[in-house]
Amino acid sequence: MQKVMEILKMRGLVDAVTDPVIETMLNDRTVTLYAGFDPTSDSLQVGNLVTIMVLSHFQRCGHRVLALVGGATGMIGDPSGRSTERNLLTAEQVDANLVGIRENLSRFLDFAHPTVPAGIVNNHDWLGRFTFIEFLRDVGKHFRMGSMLGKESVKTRLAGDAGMSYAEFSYQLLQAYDFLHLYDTHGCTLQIGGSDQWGNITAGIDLIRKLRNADGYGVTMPLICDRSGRKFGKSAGNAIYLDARKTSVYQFYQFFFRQEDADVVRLLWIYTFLSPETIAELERQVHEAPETRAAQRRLADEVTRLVHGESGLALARQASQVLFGESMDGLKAEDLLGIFADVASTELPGETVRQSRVTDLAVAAGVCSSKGEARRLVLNGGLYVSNRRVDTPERILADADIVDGQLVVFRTGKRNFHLVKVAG
RNA sequence: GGUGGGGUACUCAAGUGGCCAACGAGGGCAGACUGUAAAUCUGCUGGCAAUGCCUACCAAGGUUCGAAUCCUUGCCCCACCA
Repeated sequence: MQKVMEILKMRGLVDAVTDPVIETMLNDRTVTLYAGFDPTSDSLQVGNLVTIMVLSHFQRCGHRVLALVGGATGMIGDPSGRSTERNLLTAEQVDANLVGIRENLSRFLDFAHPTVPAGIVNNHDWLGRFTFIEFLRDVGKHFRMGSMLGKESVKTRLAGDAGMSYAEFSYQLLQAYDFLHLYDTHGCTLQIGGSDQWGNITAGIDLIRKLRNADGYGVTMPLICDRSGRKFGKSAGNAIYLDARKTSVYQFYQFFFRQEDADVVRLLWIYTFLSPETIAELERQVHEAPETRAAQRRLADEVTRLVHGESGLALARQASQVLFGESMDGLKAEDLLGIFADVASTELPGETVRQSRVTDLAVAAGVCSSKGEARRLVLNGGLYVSNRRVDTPERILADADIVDGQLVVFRTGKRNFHLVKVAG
């Protein structure tokens, strides 16, 4: 049996463990473990990918992994790591999000594994059965105010001026019960999660000890931040999603490609299954020839392949080559469509496109959100048509700007492309 | 329920009758430099038929020539007390 904790520690994926005995336990026998995923969006993000990678390491090392989607807990909202209360999701939103998340997860975990197939469970299946009174009697009775108030997530919220609602305060009971339930039904004895989950995990361990007189364990992973301390893959609302419909494969590839030197090696450890030798070699290249971006390229390749498959990777690479290579003069609309298959595009009727003002067209295509914004963009020199800068807001779209009479290629900034397909 | 403090743009936060589409900071977008890096510097950051107009400072009314700013009512948040 491969030593999973050794691997995780080497890769910088362990933040803390509830009990050092976990390591030998995992080396000796198959353990069933779980990690939870919140249905706060209809797709997982690169932040969640860390958890998925860890689950995957566990499975590769012969352990049985369960992914829990929070159909019930998502209705309440986890206060951990949040300074303010989140807006409640409607039942419909949660349901819709669950569909997307299951879809994501199903592509990373091996559900057909011959000895340790992965599983997905939804805590609404068991938490949803309780009435309030039953829950208080059966679960709430076993929680002491002292330990609940002692949780970091509770303390910081009460100390701040945002406060905390009773619903959020109760969240830890729900997650604790999840662990107990999975212990009972699946023999699950280990929960993993981000470092902000420590309090929730220990709450579950305590509950199992009290009610079953048995031991549960927890392993937390570090929160992945970039060098400037921002949550990785979450630049103010623009999260990088695993679903190609939300973050195109090209954007996804570019996100990893653009990582800075100071972060890239750590990211290779975390987000790829590359061997220590390979990573060491890439690290050497970062020092000796940073301008080749070999490590970034490899990171982008590996993660894109993992998430979007070989065909997705091919597409992203091809698009990147063209966009950052030579000019696009001489390319046919057909070629462009192939290359940009994955880039955001909008279809507009011919009469809207031809002879229109470039700024107006940019708004119509959704490149800019208002005419004022389009104007500003042009004045700053940040809008391009066919990779040529638009120099005045009054510029009218010439027929020559429409490739083969059917395609307009917009670009904003250095690397954001948007296609307008001319219909009819 | 009582007392006190609050609700301003993406966030924090100034402004307390006209000079306010609203200081400042962060974030974001764009430009220069560069290696599709970092750091740094610069511009922009409510909408529009654009030297003007419209919509906006929790909501609805009111006072005023004029309100984010004053008054009334309502809603919401926080703290302490009961």
